[in-house]
Amino acid sequence: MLTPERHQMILELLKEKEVIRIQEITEATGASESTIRRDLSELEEQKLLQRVHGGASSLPRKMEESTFLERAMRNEKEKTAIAKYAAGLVNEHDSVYLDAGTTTYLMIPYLPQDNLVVVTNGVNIALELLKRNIKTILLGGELKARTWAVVGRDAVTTIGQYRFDKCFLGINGIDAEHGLTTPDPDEAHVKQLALRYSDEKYVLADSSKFSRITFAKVAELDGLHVITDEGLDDVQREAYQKKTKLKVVTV
Amino acid sequence: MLTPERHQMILELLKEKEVIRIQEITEATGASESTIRRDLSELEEQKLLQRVHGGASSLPRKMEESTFLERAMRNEKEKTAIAKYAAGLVNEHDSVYLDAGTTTYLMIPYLPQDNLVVVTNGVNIALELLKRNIKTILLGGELKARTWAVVGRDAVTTIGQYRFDKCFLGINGIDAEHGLTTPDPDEAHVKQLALRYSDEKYVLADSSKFSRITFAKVAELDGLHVITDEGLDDVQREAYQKKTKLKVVTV
DNA sequence: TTGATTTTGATTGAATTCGAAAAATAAACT
DNA sequence: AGTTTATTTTTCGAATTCAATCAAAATCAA
Repeated sequence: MLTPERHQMILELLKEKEVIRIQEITEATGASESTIRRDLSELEEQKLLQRVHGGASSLPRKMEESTFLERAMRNEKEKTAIAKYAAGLVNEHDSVYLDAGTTTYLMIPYLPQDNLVVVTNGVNIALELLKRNIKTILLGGELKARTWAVVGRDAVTTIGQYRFDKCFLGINGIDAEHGLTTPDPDEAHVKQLALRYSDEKYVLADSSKFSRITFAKVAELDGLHVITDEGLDDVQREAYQKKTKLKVVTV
Repeated sequence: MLTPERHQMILELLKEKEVIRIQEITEATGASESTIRRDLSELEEQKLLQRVHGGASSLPRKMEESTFLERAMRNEKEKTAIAKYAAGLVNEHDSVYLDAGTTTYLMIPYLPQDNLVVVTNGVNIALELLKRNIKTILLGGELKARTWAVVGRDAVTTIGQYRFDKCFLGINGIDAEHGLTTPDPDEAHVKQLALRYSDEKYVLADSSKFSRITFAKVAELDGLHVITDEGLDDVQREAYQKKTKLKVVTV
């Protein structure tokens, strides 16, 4: 294993764990303790991490991505598993709607690259798609500071111009009785239209979202594919399976 | 196998692997270790890769801002001066259109914060406005990779929903006879509409843009305010002053 | 063809990286 | 405080990798 590979791996580990001890790195890389210590010194020199007694910790990140990636961190393992599965459902020549949100954001690395058109209302999602050279159409409208989502009259008008093979929605609350709910009525409206104009409708919801109800109703559960992780108990699982096509992915 | 073939092959391998060891290259090319070392030295010289102990690694390309800030760097002093002056023209309670582009991007820090609505087709501009908590409306449409600008049918539809007190356009070419021109016809179309729907029309063009003509025509010069720097000679200055309201800012 | 130039592959001593052990330092405990 | 344990730094030899050199092969110019 070459030095830059090790460095990369160490930084990857730090992204997930915030702090890491030397032993974990030696096990992951197969290199000796001495080598890892040297690596850590170099990386600290380059200001890419902070050494601490027993290992290293990641530097306090600056404003930039924090709003986004921080939220993505909650249940990241589960969300990544869900996102990976969802992205696997996308084929070449599909036209796809990707809702603004963290779980849908995580789908991007796993999407097929060619002959794909993606429509989205998430600005960060659009930029990430662009990096992968995927044809991207962004909805118009007012930009929400908290979510970097485009909503409002223009978004509604623009989305009406398209029809989708598949849409993928993140959601704040999913409940057997009250269906899908989200805190912002404007965002709810856009989600509704995405569902209406889409052939196959997928909802990505890690298990923490279940039996939660928020302000604005998006849709009933009928006819939806819901992708979630293993955190649901059997009773819940059965209840939702009656209403939707539930897919449980393993982390 | 000829030298350029080998070089090409090495770069191809690096695209896929991020890092590569010498042995892998010798196996793939059939050339000797010495030859590969010479190749790597040359390629490093040309800044096409980074040598590391045991092999080579691809250069850390900084996707993020590079496209933008790099271009912003050209004539940065002049552009900033122009942007600062232009931003001073914006009052509270205005509704403003900010065209995608580097000079308009530089206006953002100097805009008034309150009771302002900004419409833009530049994704990076929208994000920057958001950081300043300025109410932002983003046009919809297809996203251009090079400029991070939204263009196309949806952009045209969306912009038609608004009327502006002032619009600020960046431009690639400005010429006394051929007017404003820009390389991309789609972007030209959006600029045309911004001008049509705007009361006061401002064009931001540092002096390098003068007497330059590119592919797609945007508009004639009549009725435009042009803001530029001191780099214009007296003859040019007089010529343009006949056609437009020319404002020269000092750096 | 001949001689000059360039490219290539092998060899060698120097430099580097790595792992392990020893010495030094810091934390934890009695 | 004094002892023990854990962690870090330093040191050193072995293994690998590197740069330089040189001769053979291929290419080029007349």
